[in-house]
Amino acid sequence: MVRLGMPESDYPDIRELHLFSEMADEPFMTLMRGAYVQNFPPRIELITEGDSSDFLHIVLSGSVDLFSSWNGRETSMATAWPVSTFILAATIKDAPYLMSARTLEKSRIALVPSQDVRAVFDADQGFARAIVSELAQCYRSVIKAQKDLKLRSSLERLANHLLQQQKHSGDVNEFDLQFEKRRLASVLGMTPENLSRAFKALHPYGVEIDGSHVRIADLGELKRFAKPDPLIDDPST
Amino acid sequence: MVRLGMPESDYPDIRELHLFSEMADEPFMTLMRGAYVQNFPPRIELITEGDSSDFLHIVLSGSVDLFSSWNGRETSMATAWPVSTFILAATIKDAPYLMSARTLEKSRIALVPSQDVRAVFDADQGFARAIVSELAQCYRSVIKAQKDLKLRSSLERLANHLLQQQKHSGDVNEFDLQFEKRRLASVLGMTPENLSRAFKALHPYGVEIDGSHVRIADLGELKRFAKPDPLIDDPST
DNA sequence: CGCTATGTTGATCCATATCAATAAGTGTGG
DNA sequence: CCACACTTATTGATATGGATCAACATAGCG
Repeated sequence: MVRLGMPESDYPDIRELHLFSEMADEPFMTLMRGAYVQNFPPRIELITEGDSSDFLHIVLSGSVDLFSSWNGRETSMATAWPVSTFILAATIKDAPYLMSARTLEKSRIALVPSQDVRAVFDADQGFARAIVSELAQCYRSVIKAQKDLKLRSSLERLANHLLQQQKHSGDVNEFDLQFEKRRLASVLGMTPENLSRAFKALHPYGVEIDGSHVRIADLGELKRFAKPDPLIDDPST
Repeated sequence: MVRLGMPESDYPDIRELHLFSEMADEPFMTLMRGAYVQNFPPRIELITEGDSSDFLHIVLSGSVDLFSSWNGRETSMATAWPVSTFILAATIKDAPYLMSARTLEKSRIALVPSQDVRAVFDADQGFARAIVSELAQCYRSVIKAQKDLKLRSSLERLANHLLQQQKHSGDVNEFDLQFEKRRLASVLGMTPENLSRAFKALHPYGVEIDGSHVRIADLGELKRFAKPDPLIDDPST
């Protein structure tokens, strides 16, 4: 785990991020000069819920699990992929993290001091607009997740998740799960045992599983069962 | 239901809203001049999920149920009280509403054209900061709700809800439920029947119910069961 | 005052969790 | 490269939280 000021070679990647692409050069450089980049091995806890939010985190490569605990139980809330930020809301409100974060694999993470983010927000209109847009996007994602949880059974959630993955994989009829099944179960709000059975229960709708490989034999049939809804399942809207 | 430009007598109330208190006078007046105020009877559907977001809504009096539907099922997602906004994220992203809204009682609602909100966001830094703060707050609320749903049983959710209400009522040991039980059940993600039984199941922990009146005989005992957590139950953090 | 929606209670069913045993990977050190 | 340990995945048996269905009580409300 190496800690150092951000190498300038990372600037272009970050600059392309929706969050930073519309801002002026000077405030961008202010942010970058205060930032760090770190390389983390898998399964390292980056932040712990309840801690104060000193840095905005940006996933440059790898992936990060956002999870929460209560009373000895734990659940996966979301996954952060490159190139995106996490714990933006805590940074902005200068409030404690509501979720913990751990690397899922070897990951490269940029850390931007929260106070710099707040200061540059006031100084650069393009950045302000991007922050608000990103935050609104995050909000809408959680609302969709909550609808998914409250309105659907676990089998329906799995079916719709598979449809999302299928679309994400370029509308082919075979693809690999991007999560460990154990985590997928947690994300979908069920136990690993129940996930195993849910996969079998989707067999009549043309879903075949081999390890982490998924084949959807009859997309129409699966859709008929899953009843996907853009207001729950579309990542973009 | 009367529709008219906003009477100037409403300006001070709205001006005090966190969202509008830090902005300059001129952009505030721009927003107000384009705004409408309407009085609605109870149980009127104000917006329907999927519709495009033409107005930012502000509850001036009464209360509004935010709910969602899928495949014939329906669930209450949140309640908007005076004085607060709703569907801010949709307004900002210029995206379709993810939730529907209906008045719970006779309510007075201000409607500010979404395009004015977006325009003034760019023009006034105080407003921009307030928007981002409000949005971050909304995001954190949903995250807390999702943790509540995924980490707790319905009985634990009810117990913690009662503790919140008790605190909200000024730390007295008796208070009235602010929701219809039917809605409370939906908010907590359970059926009305199950809620009835859950109240009884909390009796051993010192909870007594008479209609919508709640008495908490032993706060310590209830807390011992509910294990409230500021990162889930504190509305402020 | 009666109609209609809400709330309660009981009986039953079903989805999902839990517990337990086994199998299959996956990574590590000899 | 293999043996071992450890984690993950599967499967079966069982328990339980919560939903559903039905009957009845109750409370608002026109």
